[in-house]
Order: sequence, then structure tokens, then C-alpha cells
Amino acid sequence: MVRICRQARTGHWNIRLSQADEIGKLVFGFFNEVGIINQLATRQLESKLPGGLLISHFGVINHLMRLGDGRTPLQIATAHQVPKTTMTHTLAGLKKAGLIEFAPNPSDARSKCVMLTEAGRAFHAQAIGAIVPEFQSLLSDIPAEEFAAALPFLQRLRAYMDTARD
Amino acid sequence: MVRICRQARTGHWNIRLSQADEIGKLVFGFFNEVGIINQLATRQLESKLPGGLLISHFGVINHLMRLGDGRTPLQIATAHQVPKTTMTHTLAGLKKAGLIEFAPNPSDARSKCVMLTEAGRAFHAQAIGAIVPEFQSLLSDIPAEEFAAALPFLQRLRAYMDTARD
DNA sequence: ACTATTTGGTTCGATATCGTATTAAATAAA
DNA sequence: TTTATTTAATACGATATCGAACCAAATAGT
Repeated sequence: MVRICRQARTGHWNIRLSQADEIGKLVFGFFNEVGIINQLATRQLESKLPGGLLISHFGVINHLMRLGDGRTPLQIATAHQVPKTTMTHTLAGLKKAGLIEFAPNPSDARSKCVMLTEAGRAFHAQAIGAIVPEFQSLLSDIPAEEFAAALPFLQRLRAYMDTARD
Repeated sequence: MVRICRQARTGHWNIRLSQADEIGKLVFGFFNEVGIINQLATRQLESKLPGGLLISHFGVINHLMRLGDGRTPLQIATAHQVPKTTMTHTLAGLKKAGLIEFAPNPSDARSKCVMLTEAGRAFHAQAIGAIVPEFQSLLSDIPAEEFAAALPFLQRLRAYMDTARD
């Protein structure tokens, strides 16, 4: 697909413009699809979340359920690739909703540990319960194998982009 | 991967819970990667955009460049899967930045046609010029073929999710 | 023709996101 | 030890997103 060709007159090696254009369209189209799928999935999920909470909230709760609570705000922020100031705000919302509590961080007085409350765990169960039927309906039309096949590339791409940002 | 099994006692066909759980994790992981890739790509692109404009702005300009201007706000909003009220706001920003103009819609007095200005086209060229090097660096680590291989599934998934939302 | 409903767009208010600047604790340097 | 730098978190302000309510034009129903 990537064709390098040599300009006869100058002797320089270049990507032919039309080819580069094609590739640009390809990568661009890829990220475009990713963006729209994300948009659609976000809306779909958010419409099922109890109590008018948003993906940002669910994301944090889900993170704490999967990896265990007691993490610091900064850890959660970097895991979700959002600025820490955004996480401060999201956590404030979760606290107000009674889904998390803060505990002092024994190893650093500046920091905190984010703890799930019982209501937080219940919220997670409820949200998962609401989402599972959506997944089942999705999987009845698009087989799980295809998701499994697509996943490794996304993981690799994510890992690359993650390290490449400076 | 999807294993349907029959309960000997009742005779009912069911997805075994552990399997369903695995599948949930799979689909969930998929959308999670999509979300983070989108996040990273957005940040990356946004940091390169001239004039402090955002993806939402670039998205509209790019849309008009690709498909031709003269589209209505609502058409653009649905194409981008955002509420029309969001598009009103985005278009106001673009107008204030001098990148678009509004023309009356000859076939509907309530509506408008969104037209690109010269500055709008220049902005697009400049943005593309800033993005292309990013793509090239990306493609030097992840070959274009892999993007090409991943794209069809994403397109199919998007199309499905698009029609399935009600 | 006349009313009812739908549709394109904006306004408004509530909340989210994020960059900049700030505070306080931790760590490094002297 | 004292000072300088880094680091965790927050405060604040500017802008984005989005739902509800609204208006006016278009279309449907009668």
C-alpha cells in the first residue's frame, strides 16, 4: 500500500502524493469511525445509567470495581487520560451522589484514597445490569469473534499512542 | 467463543454465565479502547489546530470540505451525531472565527446553508498540513495495512449502531 | 381554507471539560 | 538544615455539551 518512488529528475525518494493522500484518508477515516462509535456508545450507555450520571462517573466506579478501590485521584485521572482538574470535578460529583468516600493517604499527606461506598457498588451492579441486555442485542447481530479479532490492534494502537504523546 | 449450552434438567438453552461474563468483558474492553484512543487522538489533533479551535470546529470544516458546503446545520449535526443545539453553538463559533458564512436556504425559509469562507478553506489546509506529519510518524510504527484491515469492522459496527439507536 | 402536527433552528440553564494559577506536602540540592 | 524543585490536589474562569422550552415555517389532516 505504501509505495515509495524515486523522482527521476532529482533522484529524491518520495511518497507519491496520490498515495499519501489515500493513506491520509485511510487513517483519517479510521479515527473518524472511532470517534463516531465512541459517540454512539457513550450516548447509548449514558441513557441507561441510573440517576442521570455520566460516563465519566461510571468510568471511575467501574475502574475502582475492576482494579480495587483505594487509588488516588491522580492515578485514576491518568488511567482515564483526563486532566487531574477534570477528575477533581468528577470525584466531587461522585462524592455528592454518595458513591465514593475519601480516605487519607497513609503514605502521602497531600493525597487521598478514593473508596467505594455500598451505594457505589450497588450503582455499579445496577449499571452493569442495564448494559448487559444492550450488549446481548449487539452480539446477536455482530458476533463476539469479530470484537475479539478487532481488539488486539486497538490495544496495540492505544499503547503506542499512549507512549508517543509528549 | 460464544458457547450455548443446554441445561440437562430443564432443557432450556442458555449462555453459561461465565461465558457471558467473558463476552461482557470483551465488548466492554473493546469500547473502552475505542474511548481511550478517541481521547488520545482528540488531544493530539487539538494540540495541532491553529487558533485554539477544537475538534468540533475542525470536524465541521472537514465535513464541508469533503462533501461540499451548502449543507444545513441539522444535516451536519446528524452526520456528527451531536444534538442540533450543540451544532448551533459550534457554528456560532466558526462564524465568529470567520471560517463560515450563512446563506438563506432557497427551499426552506426556516433553514440555512452553511458556506465555507476563504479563511475556512485556508484553515482546513493549514490543519491538514499540521496533521499529516503526525500521521506519517504514526504510520512509521504501525503500518497502513493494519488500519486498512481494522477499518471495515469499525464501519460495519458504526452502521449497525447508527441504525439500532431508537 | 383552517387547524394540528411536525420540523429547523435558537435561547436558556445546568453541568462538563480543561488550562492557568495556587497551596501545601514531599523530595532534592546546597 | 535550609532552600529549591517537584508533585497532589484544588480554585477559578472560559468554553463546550446537551436537554427543555420555545418560535416560526412547513406539512398533514379535516
